[in-house]
Amino acid sequence: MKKFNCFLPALSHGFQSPGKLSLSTISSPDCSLMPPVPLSAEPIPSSDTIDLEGFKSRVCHSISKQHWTALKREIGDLGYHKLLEFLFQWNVDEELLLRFFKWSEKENGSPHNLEFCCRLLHLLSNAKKYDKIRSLLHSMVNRENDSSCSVIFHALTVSSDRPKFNPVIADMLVSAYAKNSRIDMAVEAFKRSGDYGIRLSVLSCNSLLNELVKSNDIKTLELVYKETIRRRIPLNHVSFNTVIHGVCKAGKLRKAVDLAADMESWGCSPNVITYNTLIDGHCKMGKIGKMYKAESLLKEMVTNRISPTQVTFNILIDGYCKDGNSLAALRVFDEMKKKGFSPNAITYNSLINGLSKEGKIEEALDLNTQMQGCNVQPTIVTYNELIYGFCRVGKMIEAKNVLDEVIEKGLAPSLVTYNSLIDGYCKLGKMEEALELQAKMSQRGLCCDVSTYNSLIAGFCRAGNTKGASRLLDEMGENNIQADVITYNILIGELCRRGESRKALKLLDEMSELGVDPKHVTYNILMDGFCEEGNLRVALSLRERMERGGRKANVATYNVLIKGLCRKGKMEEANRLLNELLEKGLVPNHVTYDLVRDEMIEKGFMPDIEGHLYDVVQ
DNA sequence: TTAGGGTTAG
Repeated sequence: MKKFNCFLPALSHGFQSPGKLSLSTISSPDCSLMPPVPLSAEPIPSSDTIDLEGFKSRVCHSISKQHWTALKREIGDLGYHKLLEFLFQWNVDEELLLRFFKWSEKENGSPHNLEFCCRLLHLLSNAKKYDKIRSLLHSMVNRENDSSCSVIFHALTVSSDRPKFNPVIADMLVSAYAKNSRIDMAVEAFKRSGDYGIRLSVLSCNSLLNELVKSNDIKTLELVYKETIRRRIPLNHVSFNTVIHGVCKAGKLRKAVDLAADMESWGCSPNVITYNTLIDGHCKMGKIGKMYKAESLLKEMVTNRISPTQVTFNILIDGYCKDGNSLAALRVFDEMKKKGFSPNAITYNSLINGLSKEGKIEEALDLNTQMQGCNVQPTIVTYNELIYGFCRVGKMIEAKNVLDEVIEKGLAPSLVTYNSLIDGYCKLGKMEEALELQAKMSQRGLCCDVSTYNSLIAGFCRAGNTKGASRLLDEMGENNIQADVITYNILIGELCRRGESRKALKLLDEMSELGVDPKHVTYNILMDGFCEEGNLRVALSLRERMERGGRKANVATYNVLIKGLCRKGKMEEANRLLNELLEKGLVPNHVTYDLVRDEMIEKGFMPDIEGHLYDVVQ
């Protein structure tokens, strides 16, 4: 077993046995049973009249009956720490000890030292009181100044009377950290368990894997997964499905599919959750032809005799809606009903959202009526989507009426409810109404988030009200709300529009300093700003900077640069970029076509390209 | 212990 020679501050006191206490002590009549008792402590009697058995009995009785006032009288000046030492030495029942342990921590206002925690954990594990261990570890891992894992593992080792402590404690420690979202510590406990040769259960590994997925730490997820395989921990469906989910979230779809195939060799065939996860991964993270791939996964699961469920259909419906294809979503919706699955609130919400995004508010309202007719109650999400739908088409009165309906029905409007409405007003330049709603949401106890501020700042920028935008930026700072990439995109865009691209570039540097990751659009807006100013050199250098940061130029990047080059009359270079776009397998969009038509052809330049783009131009 | 729904920029 690996031993650690590190400094152990938490163990630097209190490891001495009661017999070695620095406080003046007297010996009890029977040293093996009785603790040493301080001479001066009241109400412990003096040595000649002492009744230690009586003291022990009164103390234990008070704890078991929870007579805390009486117990306090018994303890006197002895102190909780000393009494705890005696309780350990008296070999009292572990539940009694735990009860005093918890009460005295509360009374003291500070936790007991790590040695006591570990000794108690050993007692509880010997008695197989696993729920109690779980609860004790839960409070241990939620402490502000808790010890590092190496200190805890060392303490567990030295406080145990056996060569190896019960591995269940380490297993539950990993789980406790994971379930309390202390991911770094959970990973550390996972590693230490390996160092100590402790075989963890699949349950605690799954907790850890799941928390890593939730926190989007896919790199660590993959490391932990590989390690579980190396340690031959018998992973189950939940483990594989969780890892596949994480890998999908990171956009590594091919890897996710490979993992699903690898499951077989571990005795786990992909199940309905595996397929649903893969389909959802493709819907959310796939690129061109993603819905085709999602459908082919559906076919594959049916071929493998795994029946799709309501969730499978919901995933597909939402996928088509997010892809801007509500028609296909409605086709799946019909298919789902034909196969005997009842749509639920999630089904309807996905469809209502998809229709709203496409500006089809009337159809969205019809579906809302339909869902209520089918006894599916609309949720706050449904109402938020209807509000969003009305806002999309500028129908603010109707949107506001939905909010009133929500309140009338006794439902609680959410942050998203207000954010959607505020954004609706901002987009129409109705800043007073937007600010009024911001005040109303605060009155309801809802705090603005970064989205609220982004909508408002963008609104003020559109209205040319720099002061208003600046005031909100200050308010964000005062409320400790961190600007995100969208905030920066808005500000960079505004500076570029004002012809202040240099200042905008400084914001890009600020983002890097603050750890806010710029996206494609951030660079594209900036490049556009420099192109508009005729500074192609900086625009092209930004493309290089973007690619160095791991983001390859997308169609929008090419469009911005081609436009800039055309404006400068650099038609040969523009044409070269156009060809490069096609060579890279990128699909030109309507902006590209417009550019070709308006900028290139009008300037008497016939693009020298092959394929469909040329055909379209013709 | 694993899978599905809502707002902000362009």
